[in-house]
Amino acid sequence: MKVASWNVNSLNVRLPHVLDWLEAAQPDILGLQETKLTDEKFPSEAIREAGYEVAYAGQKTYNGVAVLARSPLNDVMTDLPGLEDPQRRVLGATVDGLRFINLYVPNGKAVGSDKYEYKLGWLDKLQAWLAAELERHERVVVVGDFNIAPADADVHDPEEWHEQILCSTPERKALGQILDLGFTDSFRAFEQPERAFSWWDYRMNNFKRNRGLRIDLILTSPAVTAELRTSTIERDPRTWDRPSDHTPVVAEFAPDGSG
DNA sequence: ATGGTAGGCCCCCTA
Repeated sequence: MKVASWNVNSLNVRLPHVLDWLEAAQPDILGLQETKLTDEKFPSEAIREAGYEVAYAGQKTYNGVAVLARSPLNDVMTDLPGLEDPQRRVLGATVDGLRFINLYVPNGKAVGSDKYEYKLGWLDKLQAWLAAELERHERVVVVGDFNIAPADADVHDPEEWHEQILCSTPERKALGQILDLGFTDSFRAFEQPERAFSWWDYRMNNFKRNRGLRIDLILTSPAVTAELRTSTIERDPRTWDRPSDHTPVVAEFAPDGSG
């Protein structure tokens, strides 16, 4: 099974990229973030024509998440338990017996800001919910734009980003507490090239200079981790015309002796 | 330390 995550920064603008990439990469499940579309404007027809079922939770202008899958999506949920929040950042669904959770973690703006406090509170609620999900499901995959670079190896210039937003110790601790539930950062389960990133700011030619961060992650529960075959960053779509500032991340897994 | 680019919306907000 091949799963993926992509912050598209407006599905309205990026739908052609998504359709092209689905055709080329053939993922079984894809989580999208920052669709920036209300549900009535979601392009479900085009996605179904591409051969995917879809569930979505959107709002006007900001945020918005969707999950595309080859197989039906069941037990869809779109809210973190214990958090009253109009921001559409979560979509969990069960697909072929796999619990697939797609996240758009708050950005946080700047360390110490109101948005930063919201981010840390959100991550706290997320951790509690993921603990409960692990009790209900053996096979869990959590994907998304985490807006946290797990370690300095995931940052183009750790000095420049030291204790800055996306890299601060409290954010990394919050992610660490999620990993401590038993999840694996699938990318780090394999040998990887250095300076491998999933997001590059549009400004200052950051992509050309590979000044990026790895903030888009695929976390696997132990049963899935045991079956992991690959976990990669698909750099190509970031080179396309009018790209998202993020590029897709992918993981593949299969039981021994199959696939 | 600052600002730059992109997207959406209504000229400013978020990232």
